[in-house]
Amino acid sequence: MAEPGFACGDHAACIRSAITAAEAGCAASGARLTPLRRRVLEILLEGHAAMGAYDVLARLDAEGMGSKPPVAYRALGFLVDQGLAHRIERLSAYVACARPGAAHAPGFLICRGCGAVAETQGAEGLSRPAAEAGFVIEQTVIEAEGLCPACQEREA
Amino acid sequence: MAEPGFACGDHAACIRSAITAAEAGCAASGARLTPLRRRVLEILLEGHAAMGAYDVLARLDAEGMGSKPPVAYRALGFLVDQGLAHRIERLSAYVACARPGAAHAPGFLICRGCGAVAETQGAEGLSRPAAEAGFVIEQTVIEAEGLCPACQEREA
DNA sequence: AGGTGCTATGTTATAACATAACGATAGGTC
DNA sequence: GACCTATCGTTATGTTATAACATAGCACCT
Repeated sequence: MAEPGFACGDHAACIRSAITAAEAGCAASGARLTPLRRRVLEILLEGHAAMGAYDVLARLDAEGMGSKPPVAYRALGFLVDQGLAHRIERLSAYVACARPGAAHAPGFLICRGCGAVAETQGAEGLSRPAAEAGFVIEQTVIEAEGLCPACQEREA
Repeated sequence: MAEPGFACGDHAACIRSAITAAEAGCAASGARLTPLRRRVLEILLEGHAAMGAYDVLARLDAEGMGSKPPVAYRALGFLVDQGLAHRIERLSAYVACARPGAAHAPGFLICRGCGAVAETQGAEGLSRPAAEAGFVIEQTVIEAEGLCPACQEREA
């Protein structure tokens, strides 16, 4: 998962570094990256795309690690809570975080052509209207749907 | 539905003006604001909150205007297409537009205390990262969850 | 060893959200 | 009237998500 674009130089390396960062982060915070949770993170990283909870579950089931929805939802919830993955509301799907460890309110660029999702630095555009309304922001959902460069060519 | 805050001065007046604006907009674009569609818009306006499709459907059913999911989803889809309502992804719900007629890429402030949803001017924060990635934005989802002023007091 | 408390996982069942597909009906145009 | 198209009604099903309860494993204490 590269940033802020749609390309990833070395996928295997990007997975290894993400897992390493996740282990470090969980060790630091006392959270437990169990085999199941770790495997779900790997599945997201291997998929290199936004995956639905039931897609993840199908992978787990094929590997004998769980077959019922709560198994996938709980592991995904853990990863999201730890900032190791993000939920893409627009797609009802999940992606591995591109910057594990860094505090961030990320935004996402979702290509409707190929389904790729790129993580960007979070937009601050809501800060001003929220302040004017006296609203205290706790979480943000910042997503844009459109076409990535490759799919723009493909359409033209 | 006031803006950008959470208060609405005169609710009945705000409904009337929204319906009037919707009629004008549809007349201008050639879209047909049928009794069903109009009633769904009124339901959203009366609710003065984000409502799930099945909440809307329950209202329609009580009035004998339809009882099957597609009836509600089609009407809501029409309103969203016309810019008369917005879908709140975070809630899988719908709200009447606070600024019908104006072209906009709105953002939303969602109170987790009372469920109120305020529409704000759309954030532009995604423009720069999208441009850097060569990404063409077609639609945006800009939502923040947190606490409105009233619910902040209630928590304190 | 046995008891207690905690976290994580397994399982059942169901809730909640959404759409494909097809037929029926209503309004407009020629 | 004949035709066309948009809307609406209905059936059935697909998809996403969680409540509720049961079990397993580990840490800790006595």
